[in-house]
Amino acid sequence: MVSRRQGGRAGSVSEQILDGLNSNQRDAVTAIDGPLLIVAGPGSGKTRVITHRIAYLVRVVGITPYRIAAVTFTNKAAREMRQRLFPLLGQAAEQLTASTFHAFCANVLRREGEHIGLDRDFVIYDDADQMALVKRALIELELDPKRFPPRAILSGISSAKSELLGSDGLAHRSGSYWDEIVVRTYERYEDLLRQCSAVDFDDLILRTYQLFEHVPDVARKYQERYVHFMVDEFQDTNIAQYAIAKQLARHHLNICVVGDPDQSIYTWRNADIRNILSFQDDYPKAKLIALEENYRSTQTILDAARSLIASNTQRVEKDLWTRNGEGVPITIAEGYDEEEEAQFVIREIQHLTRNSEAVVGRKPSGVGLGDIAVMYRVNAQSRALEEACLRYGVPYQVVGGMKFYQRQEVKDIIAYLRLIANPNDDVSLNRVINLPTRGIGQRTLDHLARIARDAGTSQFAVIQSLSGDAQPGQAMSANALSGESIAMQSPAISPFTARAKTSLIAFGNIVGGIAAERDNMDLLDIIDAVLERSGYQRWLLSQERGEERMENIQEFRASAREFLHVGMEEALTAFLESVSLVADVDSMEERVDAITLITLHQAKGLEFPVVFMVGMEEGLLPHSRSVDDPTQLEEERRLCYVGVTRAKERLYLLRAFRRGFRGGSEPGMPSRFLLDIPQELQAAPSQPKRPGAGNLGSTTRRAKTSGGRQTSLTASDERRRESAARSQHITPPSAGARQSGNQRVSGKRTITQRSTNPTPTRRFGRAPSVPGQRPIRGGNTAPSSPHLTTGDKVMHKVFGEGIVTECKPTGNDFEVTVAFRDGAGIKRLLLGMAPLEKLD
DNA sequence: CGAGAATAGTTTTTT
DNA sequence: ACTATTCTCG
Repeated sequence: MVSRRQGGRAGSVSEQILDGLNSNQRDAVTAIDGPLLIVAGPGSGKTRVITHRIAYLVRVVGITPYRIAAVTFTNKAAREMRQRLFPLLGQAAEQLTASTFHAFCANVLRREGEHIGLDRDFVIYDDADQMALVKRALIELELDPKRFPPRAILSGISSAKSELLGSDGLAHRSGSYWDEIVVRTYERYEDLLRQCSAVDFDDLILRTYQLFEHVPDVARKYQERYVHFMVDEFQDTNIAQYAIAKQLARHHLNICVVGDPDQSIYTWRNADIRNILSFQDDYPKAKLIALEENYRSTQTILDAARSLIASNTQRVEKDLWTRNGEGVPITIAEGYDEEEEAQFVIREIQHLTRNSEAVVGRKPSGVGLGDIAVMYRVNAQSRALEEACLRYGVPYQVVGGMKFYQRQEVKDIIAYLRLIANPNDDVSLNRVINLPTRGIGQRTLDHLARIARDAGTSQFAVIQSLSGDAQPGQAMSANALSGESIAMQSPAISPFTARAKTSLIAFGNIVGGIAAERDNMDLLDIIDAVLERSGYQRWLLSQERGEERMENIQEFRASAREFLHVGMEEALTAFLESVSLVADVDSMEERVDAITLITLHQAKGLEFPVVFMVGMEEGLLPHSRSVDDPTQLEEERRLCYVGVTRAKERLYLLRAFRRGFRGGSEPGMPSRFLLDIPQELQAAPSQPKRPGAGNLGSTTRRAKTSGGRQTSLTASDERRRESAARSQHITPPSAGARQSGNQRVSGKRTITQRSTNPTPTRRFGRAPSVPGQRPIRGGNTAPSSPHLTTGDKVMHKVFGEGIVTECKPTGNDFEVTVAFRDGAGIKRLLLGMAPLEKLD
């Protein structure tokens, strides 16, 4: 499009900002007055629109970035937004409020929380801390945690909070016995939180809402400040978050929300798609703009995505299209098990990156490792992939998984730090009070808890009071103890044994001592003092893999450096807060030299030229916990849709015939979602006649042609056996790189190594002399089954005569490997299902 | 009280 | 398989 000068400086700036945007995108950028709802399909340039919109507001409309807030769902998105604004706004971009809802609220509460009785030094409790508190609440209420699983109670509390319901609110709304229990626990849980000067994740939102509601002056301050308020990933907001957005937009009414209902994958975390509908009710004059042109994917991928999502009934119609070319077909394949599935991935990657023809591709690809992602439903699936990567020398990075800050040793140190910052934090206290062991056992702890509860103080305050003379406050920050109640309780404190008492006092002195000197120490000093004086370091080093775990702590310590420039007063608090609010995905680096292993959830918002989706099986995707509920099933489908739409050029949908599960291994059926991928978009099996081809999309294909989708879902055992048999011939990749370049690409603390000991796979270790060769599965002689054993001659209804070469128990069945005569080849069969007869 | 063994429950996704 | 809690013994 030829740009036409409108004359004047503003015009040219405006043109510059609007340049290269399509007409809907332009509308979205320039519709700056009043509420606006942007429905943005995947790859529709959403982020571009948001950043350009902000640039437009600043440079054309003349609004200072200080008066604009953009709330996102992840820290990464926030950072990215700011980064992309730099070229457009320069240094001014820093004035912009761009953060997650949680970080934004934490900020507000840190500043204004005292208006609603929040302690200045409040800590933010994560999931594990919350659980600890719920458990304690249950104990105090004498409720059986077996009958009332803390997890379930907590989720009840959490969902109440995300709908702005306090315990009283919840009490009004519900009636069942279960609800009654939740309400009672909720009440006690809140007491405990208050006692600990802590807030949980949901509180960040809820209490900010309450603050704005109850303290109009504060609300007004923010309402007036933010002339424009934008919410990204609107489909992921919960009721409470949306309520805050509304509060903040009350004055200027310039609220712009961007989302895609089809990518709503967080309803389990109380995200509520109804917000999108409510928006139009709440702001009847809201403009609606849909971004439907996709700039990311090939036509083929987009067609697949569209067919997939079309099966959902609960959706807002939206039609994606692209000018991109047709591209290459989608590959659907099956491996025998997750190991083979992973091998398939590796082999394909080797083909692609070798810049030669891919198995199904037509043109040289020029794909780099950084262009490739393997996506899965659950983190556990990464293991097989990691092992394959290690074995065949493919560098990889795992996003998420066991998070750095969740590692035990790191959490321990964090707990010490928290306790120093906030002595009311009973949860942290309980975590470290006997770590390393100081002779403080369960009895003592019970006692301590009881006394603290009766006295209405923190446990730390009780400990402090034990050393009679070292009493009020000089050691601790002011809120540590409310002196009198302890004084009154003093007589009752005695039942501690002399030994326990000594230990408690010793512990109190360690923590109290550091807290007292806090002002003279920087963050690193504090951490060192903890490691040293608590004896933690010495203890850890004496433990199993202590060195390694100590390294994690050193890494954690190093991450504290960022906060050294902050004043000593706030450094600790600021550091702890960032630890609570920053997730690992946020700092995922884009690497060009490694493939990315990532869950489907975490992949939202990303894109890769090549995407492998593994585990396309019933029970995994859709997940078994979702199959009974149509609503949840639709969410699973959206999750699948998110995965598919991450791919720019190549998409692989893989599954395994059987998959390891909690030790055992079970056969699975192809995901129903595969049936939604039209056949004409799929790659034809490359060499249909020979079994080595490795493309097993044929199972579904055949299923599809031979009858309706339901029939194919219940694909007969026969068919599954066939495909299993065929897939075993997937030729293993050559272990090209082998050892070299085979390191985990951890580097950053945030890129998680799954297991703390990066031992190579067992198989690899056992046969180091032939690293390239994959040892034959179960080479040892298997135990004999009820009626078949190695060497037996058998007859199969379809495959004919053969000889049993292996027979091993799997779960409650036996897996028999049979070498058939007459070209049927070697097949693995399940004894219980296969029509096998023993001959002779 | 503490350490190791036995046992139960668990994991879908995470700001 | 893996962890977290409970049990048992020294």
